[in-house]
Amino acid sequence: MCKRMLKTLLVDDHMLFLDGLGSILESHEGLELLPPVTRGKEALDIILNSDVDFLITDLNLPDISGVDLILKIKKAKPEIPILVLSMDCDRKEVKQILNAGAEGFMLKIAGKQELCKAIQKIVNGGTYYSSEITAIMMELIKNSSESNVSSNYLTTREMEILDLICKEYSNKEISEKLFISVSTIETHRSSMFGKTGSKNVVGLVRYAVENALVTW
Amino acid sequence: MCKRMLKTLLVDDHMLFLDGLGSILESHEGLELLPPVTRGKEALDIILNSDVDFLITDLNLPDISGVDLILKIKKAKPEIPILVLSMDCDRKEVKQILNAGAEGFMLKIAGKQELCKAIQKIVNGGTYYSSEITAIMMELIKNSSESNVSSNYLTTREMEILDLICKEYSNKEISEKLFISVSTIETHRSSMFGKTGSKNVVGLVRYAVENALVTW
DNA sequence: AATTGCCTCGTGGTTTTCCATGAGGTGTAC
DNA sequence: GTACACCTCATGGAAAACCACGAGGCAATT
Repeated sequence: MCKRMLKTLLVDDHMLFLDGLGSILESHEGLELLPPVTRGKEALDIILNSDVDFLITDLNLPDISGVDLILKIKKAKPEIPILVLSMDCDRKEVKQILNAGAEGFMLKIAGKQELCKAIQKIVNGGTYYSSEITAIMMELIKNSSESNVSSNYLTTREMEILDLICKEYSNKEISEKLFISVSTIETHRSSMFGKTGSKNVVGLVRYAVENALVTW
Repeated sequence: MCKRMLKTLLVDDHMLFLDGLGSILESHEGLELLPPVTRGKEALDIILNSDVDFLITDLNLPDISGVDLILKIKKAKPEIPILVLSMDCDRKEVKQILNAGAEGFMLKIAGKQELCKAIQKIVNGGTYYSSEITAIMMELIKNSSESNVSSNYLTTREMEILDLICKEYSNKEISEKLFISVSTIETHRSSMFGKTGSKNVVGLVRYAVENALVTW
C-alpha cells in the first residue's frame, strides 16, 4: 500500500463548498489537494500545464459549462479521472456527462461517506454513478427510441442562457456573466423563439417551466 | 473570555455541503455543532423542542422554503440569530429574508474567512450582509416608494393583466383586449414590479407561477 | 473535401419595455 | 367628508428587446 499521492484538483464556483470539500478530503488518504479553483478556464489551464491526477468538479461553473470542461480535459488528457458533483440533474445533463466520459457523477445531496466511496472506486480505475444518476440512465435507455423525436431541443448554450433569463438577467447582464457579446445572446434568444414557438421572453420562461428546465 | 459554547445547528439539503461546513466550523471557537439536518421541518422541530443558540441555514430546502423556516423560528424564538447562506440571490429573496428578520445573509461563493467574520459579528449581537446583498438592498431602497411596505397582494386588475402577460400578450395587445390605454398597463406593471420585487416581466411570470396564479 | 450543427459577432433598424412624475375619477370605510 | 385604495391616463425619455441579415470559426460527420 505505498501508492503515490494523487494530485487532486477541486473545482466549484462556491468558495464555501470548496473550503468544505477541502476540509473533508484533506484527511483522505492517497489524495494530495492542489489549491482549488472557482473557474473552469482556470482549471483547464492548470490541468493542461501541470500535473494533475484527479479532478473533482462542479457542473455549474461561471465561465464555461462543466460539460465543456470535461470534454476539453478528456480530449487533452483522457487519463485523468473526473468525478462530477452537481446540485441537481436532468436527463440531458446525465446524457452529456456520460457522453463526455466522466468516470463519476453524483449529487451534492450525498454525504461524505458516499463521496469517499466514489473516490475510492474511481482512483482504482473504476467508475461511480449514484443511484439518482443510474435511475436516469435507465430512463434514457428505455426512451431512447423517441429521444430523437425531440430534435428541436435546446442546445447546451441555449439552456444556459434560458436559465439566466429565468433568473431575470437582462441580455447585457447575461453577456457579462458568460463573457460573450449581447449580439450572441440575441441570436440564441431568436433561435429559441423559433424552437419553442414563442413570441417573446415570456414564452421562453413558460417553456422552461413546462419542461422543468428551471428550478425556482 | 469564558463564553458559553453556542449550540449551532446547520441546515442544508446537500449533505456534502453540510459535511464541509461542519469541517470548517468544528474548529471555530465558541461553537458547539449539533448534528446537522437536511430538512426544514426537522430543523424547526429541533429548534422548537430543544436548546439551539444559533442557526446557519441554506435557503433552498426540499420541504419548506427557507423564508418560511426563518419566519416560523423568528416567531417562536426571536432570540436565536440566523445566518442564511444561499447559492444565488435575487431581489425577491433579499427582500423576503430581510423582512423575515435574519441576522445575516451571504452567498456560498464566499470563502471561509468571510463566513467566520459573519459568524463573529452575528454571535456578538450584530448583523452581517455580504456585499452582494447590500448592493441589492441599495437597489431595493432606491426603488421603494411605498410598495414593499404595504400589502403584497395584487389587485384584481393587476392579476388580470398578469394573466395576459403570462400568455405572451404585449402591452399593446393587452390594452386592446381590455380597452384601456397602454399607459395604464404600464402603471400596473410598475406597481406589480414593486409588490413582487421583480426587475422585469420575467419576475412577474415567476411570481405568477410560484403563486399558482396562472395555469398553463 | 464538403457538410452540418453550434457558437460566435456585427450592423442597423423598429418596437417595446421600463422609469419618473403627475394627476383625475371612483368607491369604500372610518 | 375625507382618507385611502384602486383604476385610469399622459408625457417624455432611456434602455432594452426584438428582428433581419450576413458571416466567420470550430468540431464532428460523411
